Amino acid sequence: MKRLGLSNRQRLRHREEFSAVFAQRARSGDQNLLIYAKPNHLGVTRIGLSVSRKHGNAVVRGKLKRWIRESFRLLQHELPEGLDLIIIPVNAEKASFKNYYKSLKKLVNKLSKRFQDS
RNA sequence: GAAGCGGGUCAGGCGAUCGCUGCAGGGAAUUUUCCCUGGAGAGGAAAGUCCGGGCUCCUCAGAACACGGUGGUGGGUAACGCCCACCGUCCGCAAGGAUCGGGAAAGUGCAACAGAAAGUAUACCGCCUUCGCAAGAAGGUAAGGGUGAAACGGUGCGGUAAGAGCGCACCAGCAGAGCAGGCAACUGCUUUGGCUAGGUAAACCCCGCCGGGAGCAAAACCAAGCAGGAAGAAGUGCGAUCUUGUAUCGCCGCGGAUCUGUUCGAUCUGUUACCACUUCCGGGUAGGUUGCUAGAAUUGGCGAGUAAUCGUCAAUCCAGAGAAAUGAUCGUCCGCGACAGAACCCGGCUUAUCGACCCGCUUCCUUU
RNA sequence: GCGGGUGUAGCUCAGUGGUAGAGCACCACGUUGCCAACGUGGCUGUCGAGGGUUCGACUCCCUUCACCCGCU
Repeated sequence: MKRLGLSNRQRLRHREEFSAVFAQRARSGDQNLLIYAKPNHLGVTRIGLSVSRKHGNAVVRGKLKRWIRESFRLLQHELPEGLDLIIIPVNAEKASFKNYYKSLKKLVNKLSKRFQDS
C-alpha cells in the first residue's frame, strides 16, 4: 500500500518560492480552483495555499485549506512529480471536498501536459 | 398550571480506516531527517482591541503647570473605566431592573422659534386708581389669560382701589444647628431662619484621585550580506598633574540629545573638530535558534466573609504552530448541531450565538 | 499581532448644539440649422448603524459595522 502522508518537504514555505511560482505565469482554473505551477526538478511535487479574506472568516478559510490539502494528500501518487503548485480557491459558496478533489486532478494534469509539450 | 425575574452548566456523542502538529521512550542515520510505540492537541466567546496588568527594550522616568483619563460610599484585586455590598434617583403589582451618580448659594457661557419676559429681570391682553365726553394717557399690580421643553412655591384665611409672602396657618422645598442610627455615602426626628434659591458641567470650568514611552513585527543570540554620501552649532577660558602635549582630569561658559509639551531640574555627550555626535538622503538582510508556555494555573476538600474574594491542604500538568496543525470517508444514536479557529500570557468589558439542562424566587389561577 | 485614520447628495468635499450646504454630474427651459459651451430654474440625503445626555444631536458620550494606511 502506498503511503499517503504529507510532510513539510511537500509544502512551499518561503516568500521566494511563492514569488517564483507566480512569476512563471503558468496557470489554469475552473469554477472551483485556480492553480499556478512551475517545474522544480526536485522529484517532489510541492503545494502552497492562498486563501483570500473575501471567502469568509477564519473558520471558513481554514476549512477550505484543509479540503485542498486533503485532496492533494489523497491524489499525490496520481499526480505528475516535480512541480511547485499554488492553489487558490475561487468560489467559496459552491465549495466542497469532492469538487476540489476533481478539479485538482483535472487541472494539474492539464498544466503538466503543457510543460511536457514545451 | 400559566406568565415572568435572577443565576449557573454544556456546546453533538460513540466506533472503524487513512492522515496533520508538538512531547516522551526506543531504533536507523549522525548535518538536514526517517521509522515504531505511547500519550496530548482551539473557545465561551479563541472575536472586537474598549480598559487594566505581567513580561521586554528605551541614557530609570524628579517638581510645577499643561494634557489625557476617572468620578456616590465602603470593600475586593497585581491592577482597572472591572466585580461585590450598601446609599440616592427612576421604572415595575412583585421577584427584580436601569443608573458617566462630585460641585450650578466659586466664576464664565448657552437656551433657536415662540413669548411681555429665558435670570441682579420684565409687563402683551387683563384687573384697579386718576385724568378724559370718547379714543386714549399716566400710575399701580402679577391673582387670571396666552407662549414655550422650561416662567421666580401650593392651598386657605386675612388684607387691598386692584393685588402681591404683604401678614398668618398648614404643606412642599432650601440652608443652619442639635439628637439618634450607620465605618461611610446617607437616613429619621426635633428646632431655628429667611420666605424661594430655575435648567444645562456626555458646555468651559472647579475639586479629589490616577497616568514615563513603546510594544513579542518587543527583545536576545547565531549565520548571511551591503556603499556610502551631504549638511550642522559652540572657548585658542581658568585650575591641577607630569610624560611639557592639538596630553589627561576637574570647574565655569556655550552647543547637541533624552526625559510626550513649556519652565526648572537631571543624565549623557561635544567644545577647533581624524574618529565620534545630530539631522537628511541612499544601500544591505527578510534565514535559523531563543523568547514560547508551570501560570495572579486547574480540580476537589476545609475555613473566613452577606458577597466579590481570600487563606490553607491535597491532587494534576492541560496546544505551542510559523504560507501556519483538528480533516476526509463510512456506520450508528439523538433534539439533526448556532456563533465561531489559539499566535507572548493573564484579569475584565463589549459584541455574535441553534438550542438543551439545572437551581432559586415573584404574581395570578385551580385543587387539597 | 500592534498602531493610526475615514464614513455627509450619483462623485469630490465643507459644516461653530437651533431648517443640512458648495462644486461637478443629472433634468427642464432659453440660446443654435444641430451639438458643445453659456444663462435661468429644478432634483438629490433614514449625515454608516444602535443606544444615551439635552427642550433640541451631523455636531457631545458609549457601543457597533464597513473601509483605508503604516510597522517585520
